[in-house]
Amino acid sequence: MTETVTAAGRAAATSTASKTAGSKSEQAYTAVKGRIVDGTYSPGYRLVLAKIAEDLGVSVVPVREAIRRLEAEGLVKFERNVGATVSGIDPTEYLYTMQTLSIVEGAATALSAPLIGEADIARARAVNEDMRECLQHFDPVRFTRLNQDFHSVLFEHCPNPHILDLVHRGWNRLASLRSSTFRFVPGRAHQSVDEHEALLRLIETGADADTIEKAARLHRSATLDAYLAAATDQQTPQQ
Amino acid sequence: MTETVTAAGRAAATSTASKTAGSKSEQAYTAVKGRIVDGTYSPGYRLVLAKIAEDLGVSVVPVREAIRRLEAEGLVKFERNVGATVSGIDPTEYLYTMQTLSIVEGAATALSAPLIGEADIARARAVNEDMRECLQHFDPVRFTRLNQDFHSVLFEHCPNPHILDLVHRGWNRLASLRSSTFRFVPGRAHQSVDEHEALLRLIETGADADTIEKAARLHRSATLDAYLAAATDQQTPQQ
DNA sequence: GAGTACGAAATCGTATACGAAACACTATGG
DNA sequence: CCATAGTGTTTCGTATACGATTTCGTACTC
Repeated sequence: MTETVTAAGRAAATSTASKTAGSKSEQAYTAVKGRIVDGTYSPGYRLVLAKIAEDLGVSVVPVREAIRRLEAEGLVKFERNVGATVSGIDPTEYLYTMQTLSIVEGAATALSAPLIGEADIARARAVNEDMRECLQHFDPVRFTRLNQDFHSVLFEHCPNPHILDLVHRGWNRLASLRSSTFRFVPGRAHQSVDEHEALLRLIETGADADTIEKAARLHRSATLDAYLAAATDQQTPQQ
Repeated sequence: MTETVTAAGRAAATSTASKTAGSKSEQAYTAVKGRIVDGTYSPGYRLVLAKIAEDLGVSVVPVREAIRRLEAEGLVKFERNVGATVSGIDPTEYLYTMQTLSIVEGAATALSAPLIGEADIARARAVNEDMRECLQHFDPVRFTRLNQDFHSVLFEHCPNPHILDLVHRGWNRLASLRSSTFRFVPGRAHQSVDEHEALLRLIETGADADTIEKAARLHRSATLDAYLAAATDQQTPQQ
């Protein structure tokens, strides 16, 4: 049972958690964000203020606020007098997101490394073994979730909250895209699990920050490359 | 006259420019952001919604929206039922900001490098020479502005808009902090100009991305170190 | 039949208003 | 003289209302 990570990992979805909890504005923010991330509102979805307001039992003002925040995070696109939509999914966008994430996540992992203890390593390794098992039963959904848990362990100790925040935003954005664009590439998945193990070894042995950063970044780049290759094979459907 | 860069560089303050121009919400956003960046509202400044609304001749609703967006960008801190303040200035915060900026700017510069032409190099070099001159007349204000212009040339061609956006946000955040915490360290300034030249050489000679990224990152780290050293000498005044 | 013009419906944008929470100040008791 | 409770003021939070803008459908013309 390595599921323990799950809750903790995803709970800290955005470290910029304002002390606004409880307000309707905050409630709207959380709700809409959640629906975007979990795919209920998929890219291109039209976010009609009045409709969301009614859904949540609040008025439009707090909903507008929430959407403005989500816009600043890149999850939503806003157009004057037209409305808000969940932001786009084209391959280019995916590439940009992955590239950005590879950079900030690599840095976060490198900064975290010295603070990662044996317990964390054990936890991460257990998650990774679960992932390996997922490959047997072909369970991409669980695999993806575990993958996030694994990486959470790696960067959750990052002492720089700004970087951590960027990583979380990247993951959220990725999650919002994934629902419609992600393709599970079995070959890549196997490789990914191996790379995880290699990363853990590097951290265990106290490799220097540069090495860890580069490894973490390459790990993600490889995923991107696999995606691009797969996307070329089977043409990306336009929404 | 190398001032040409100035306007263009700073104009693209945030590439996430929503197509909302003209709305009062947008107006409020721009106005408040501008005042934070230029130091009119310095860190800790209490942003009273009604007051700002009156100032700008609008009602509070669009102002709230604007402030929410600024919060998501990290320029403002919001607390439920208490209000918004321009976000903090403590040395730790400065460190985090610089560190984050060093990472994203380093990446942006490396990604831009292959797209930087001779004309750009010439422009940047001219700016850098102006900076050198500023050291003669001791003009830190102009020096700082030129410094931004110089770096703008380096990363403005970055093909990844997300990374570019993060860089701009970092600079904005830094600008908002600088007004109250920045200390001009002459020794460091000289070194900085030399590092700029070295960076240009690297780009000119087509050095590989890793080398450029590392150099750009170190350039900023050195500035941070100089700041920290200076801050230790002369105790940082608390606001 | 295609294109344009007009009008109605939907949706956005912002002002105003009022209730709720936090803060500052004063008065009272120890 | 200090601590604390109570009151008043400030400021925030959200609902409601209405004007502005866009969009879509229909009818009319070429």
